[in-house]
Amino acid sequence: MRNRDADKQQLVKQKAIELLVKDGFEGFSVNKLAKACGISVATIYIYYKDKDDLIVQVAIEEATRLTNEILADFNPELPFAEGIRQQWRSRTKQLLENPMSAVFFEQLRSSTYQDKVHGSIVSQFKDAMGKFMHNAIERGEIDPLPLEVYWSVAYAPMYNLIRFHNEGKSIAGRNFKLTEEIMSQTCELVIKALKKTPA
Amino acid sequence: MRNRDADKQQLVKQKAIELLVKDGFEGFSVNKLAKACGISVATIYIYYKDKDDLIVQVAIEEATRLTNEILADFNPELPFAEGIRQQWRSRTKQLLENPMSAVFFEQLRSSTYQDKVHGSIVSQFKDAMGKFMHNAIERGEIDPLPLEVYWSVAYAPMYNLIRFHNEGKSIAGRNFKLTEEIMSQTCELVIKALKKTPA
DNA sequence: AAAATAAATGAATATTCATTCACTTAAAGA
DNA sequence: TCTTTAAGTGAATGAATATTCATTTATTTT
Repeated sequence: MRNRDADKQQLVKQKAIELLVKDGFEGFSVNKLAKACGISVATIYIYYKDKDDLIVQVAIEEATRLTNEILADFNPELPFAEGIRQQWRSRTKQLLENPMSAVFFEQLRSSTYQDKVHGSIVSQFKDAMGKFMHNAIERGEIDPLPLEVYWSVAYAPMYNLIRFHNEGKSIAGRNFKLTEEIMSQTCELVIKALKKTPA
Repeated sequence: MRNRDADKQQLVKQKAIELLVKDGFEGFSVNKLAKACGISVATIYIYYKDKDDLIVQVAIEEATRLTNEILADFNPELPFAEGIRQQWRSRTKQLLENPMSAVFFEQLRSSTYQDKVHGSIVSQFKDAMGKFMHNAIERGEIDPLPLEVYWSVAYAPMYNLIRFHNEGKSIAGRNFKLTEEIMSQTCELVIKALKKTPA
């Protein structure tokens, strides 16, 4: 017998994300990936059933890695403002430290693979999110609204800023750099948006 | 002489967007497009230099159409809250009436074609946006912040809600439908986020 | 050390791809 | 009406694509 080369498998995964980010889903091919890894195409077909399986598995593994990292220090019992601040900090840090993954998931979300990846890990995260919001409503910190509204108001701005940051050139034409200060100022804006003003 | 069949050209444009949305950029091909239109591939190469040119031109034309529609009733002199409400109303209406375009631009933004499309039309819109925000700062209605922050806080939630709406199944697993009421509630939240509270 | 076996490979395959070309067709202007 | 000319075509081209296969290689087990 002979064991699979774990390093080689890891290399394939990493290079796959690299290539997908560089050339987009439309420019990606298994042959190119093999060449980039310096291995035979046939080897990739030992690891993965086909191209779709490759992309889906790579996406799920990367999503799992990042989501677990976030869930580890997610606390749904925190007071609303504290919770939002904590999530902004950890997620922003993570995405700035993994810019390739950030772009990759951006691409994935608007590709035809989106449906195939939408699995249990993501929903696990969403459950925690839902619980956090529910607690805040129970405590009377925020008004009851659909979860989609909270999500959109509380986090969409963050992902948007990170996209601006990663794209380099953003809306105003000049170079936008996401600093700790901008991040924290914006976070306070979304808290203000959602938090009930005491009567 | 003989004139180009304008209907045929229009059909190509429309079917191109249809196919790109259905199969993604990765599943799109010129041969498929020709078949879907019921014409010869060679005809498409009369209209467009190559595949890239086709996608870029189709994207620019569609972006121009939508942006001009929005700019027509954009008034940068409006008071801040009024202006935001007006923009939310018109853009939401437009994207819900053109769900295919909404998805198309979502895909385009995170594809390798994004750079090639980033042209004068979009920047024209951004200029108007910048002017609007500048006015609001001058009048003391909002605090001075980078344009990217305003953009992210004021509009990213809207695009996010529309994505949830178009995807059908959204964050909470159930079917999310963007109503007039949810839209207007969320709009008020982002106004609250950005508007200065009088001392 | 030999046998057993899965990993890994290089070279194939059939298909799909973008693009071209020699040709036909339709209509505008003479 | 006839000539001119660009529009439109069907069938081809070669390159790239996903996937397979017969074979070799490395490593574990005996």
